[in-house]
Amino acid sequence: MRPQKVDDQQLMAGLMAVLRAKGYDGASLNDLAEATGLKKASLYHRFPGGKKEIVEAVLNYVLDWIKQNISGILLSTDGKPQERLSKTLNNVRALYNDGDSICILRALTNDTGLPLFGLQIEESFQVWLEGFTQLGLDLGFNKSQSERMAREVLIKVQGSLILSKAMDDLTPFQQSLSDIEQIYKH
Amino acid sequence: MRPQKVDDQQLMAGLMAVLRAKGYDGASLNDLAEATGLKKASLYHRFPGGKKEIVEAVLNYVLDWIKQNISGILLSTDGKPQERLSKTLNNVRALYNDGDSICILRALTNDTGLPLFGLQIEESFQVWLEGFTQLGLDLGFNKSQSERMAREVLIKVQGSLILSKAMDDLTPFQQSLSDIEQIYKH
DNA sequence: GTCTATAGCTAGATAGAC
DNA sequence: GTCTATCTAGCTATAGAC
Repeated sequence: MRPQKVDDQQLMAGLMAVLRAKGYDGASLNDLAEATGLKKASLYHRFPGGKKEIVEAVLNYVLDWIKQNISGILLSTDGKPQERLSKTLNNVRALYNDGDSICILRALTNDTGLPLFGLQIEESFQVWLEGFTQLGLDLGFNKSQSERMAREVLIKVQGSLILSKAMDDLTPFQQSLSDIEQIYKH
Repeated sequence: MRPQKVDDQQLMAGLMAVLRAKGYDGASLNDLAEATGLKKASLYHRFPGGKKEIVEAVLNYVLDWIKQNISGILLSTDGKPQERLSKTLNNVRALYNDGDSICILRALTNDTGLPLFGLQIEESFQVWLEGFTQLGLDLGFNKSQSERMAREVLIKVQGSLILSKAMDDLTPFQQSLSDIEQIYKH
């Protein structure tokens, strides 16, 4: 076989960048091809199911990333809980480019994306919530408090990303991440 | 002239429903025509600038709605501040169908919508913020506290809408609106 | 595995009858 | 003011050469 022109890692990065910036309907296969350096027909070779399969693959990649860089850290027992939180929040900052990038889960959470990818989106949010719920428990909060705080984290992250984008000002996002760190201090 | 088949109010309602559900790229002129009961060519008669002008008109309508039902109430001096807050939050619940509807400002806050409508989106958010900032001042909080609380309101609303949609569970939104009421209690 | 070329379709937008 | 009919461009997807 011919060698792959771009490896899976590069491919996913390019596809995700376009999808989270433009959404499902706004991202054309030409956009996706251009961002990855492949031609349309080559994308169909890698993803025979077309755009739908591309998004499914990217969402699997996102879920894996969350498991590795969010919930995986928070569910581990390395170091102190506060250190796990700091590490996780730094990964969140990197994921969203300090508040400048749109969340791909958000970009797909509309009436065109949800019927196609709702289950995958829900799973990613669920895994994220489970990580932060465990953090609350590790810090001595009870179950219902911990679950509530985990929801609050997601709400702050998603809400501040929208506000930062709309106002063209990264401080809401950055402030919100600081606030999250405070929430978990007794 | 011929009579209008649908009045401006109905027209805006139909257009907004499609746009916030599907976003700018996802909403086709056929979708918009079907939702309003007009044909494509008739939409072009009302909005010669096409889809872009349609969205601009809808965003003007949204801004007016926010001025009337959010900031207008919070900037008034009718009744007690807490009553103004309750009334405003009920309007917010109605706007988003208790958490089931997507925010059109959010739906347009991506790399296809922002270059076209960024200024209008920012203005709507700004007006919303000014209303809640005044509420904080009326309740005795200082300026920087009031501004921070106003941002927190928008973050909670936008973030909980996303979480509610993604998890198919309206409680995050409803809980967040209750939380907002608590924030403003001394 | 990647590419060029193209099929088939739907998009946004326009012309012109009524 | 609304409609049917139509244009062109761009879309998703496929065929087949290398």
